[in-house]
Amino acid sequence: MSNLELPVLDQDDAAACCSPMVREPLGEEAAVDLARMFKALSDPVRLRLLSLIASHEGGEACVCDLTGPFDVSQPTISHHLKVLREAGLVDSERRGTWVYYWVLPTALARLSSLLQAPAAAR
Amino acid sequence: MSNLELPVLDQDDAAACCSPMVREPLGEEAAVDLARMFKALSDPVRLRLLSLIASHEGGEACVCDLTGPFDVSQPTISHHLKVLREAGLVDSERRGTWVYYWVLPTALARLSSLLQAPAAAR
DNA sequence: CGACTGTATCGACAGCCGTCGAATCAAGGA
DNA sequence: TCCTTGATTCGACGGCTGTCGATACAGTCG
Repeated sequence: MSNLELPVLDQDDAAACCSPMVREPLGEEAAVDLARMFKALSDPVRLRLLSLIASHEGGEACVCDLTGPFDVSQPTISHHLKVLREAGLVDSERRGTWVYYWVLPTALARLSSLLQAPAAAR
Repeated sequence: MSNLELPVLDQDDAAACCSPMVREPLGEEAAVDLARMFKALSDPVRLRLLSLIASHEGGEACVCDLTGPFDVSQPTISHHLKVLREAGLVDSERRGTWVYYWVLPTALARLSSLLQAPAAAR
């Protein structure tokens, strides 16, 4: 079958959390909350950072692995990582000299299920 | 033919278009393009507008249906609709006196599949 | 035509955001 | 202890963004 045994989060579980926004109008506070997360994704550098972290071996990456691929300064990278962390999309931990970042899959799944387009609707 | 060709789209097709960003690092231009769409979603008013349009009966809504639920002025709503349209998330058409907006499901599906998270195995 | 309603554009303004270099903090090694 | 490397914080600056009121445009109806 076409399904790789790659561990992809069960889409139904994710949908159980937040049904697609195309189904019913978003509440006011929910919109504020979600907009905060989308804003964290609204910068090319942050999108690539998130992608780099998630696809890094072990699912986590040291900051030192993240500064290389970009044309911006290291403080700027640090700033973007902070934005992603405060949006609840990643978390980090210091281990000795280095600081490691990893993606919080639940947050991504929440946004993903929210954006699910109307299937064979109506 | 039934011009009511509802853009029904298969979730698998959408996934075939853009594999999750947690699988492999995002390219630079792809990140710029995607960030533009996420930026359009990074405002609470626009999120609610999108949700209102998509969940409206018939899958489309007149601007006159959209100004009521918000505390902002009509020009501001018009501005947000323009942002959504230029991001490729909605399209619009004038019919007589009124202008109707509808969601482009392919765009939402693209973002949704991009954000599909890996299982929270760790 | 002229008045009226619905929608978009314009110009302005305040606040936010991405970026930088400099300074600071944290940990490890001589 | 001092020096070095990794990472964050600070302060500043230019540009972008959300909002408004005023104005302009598009149709419809008398």
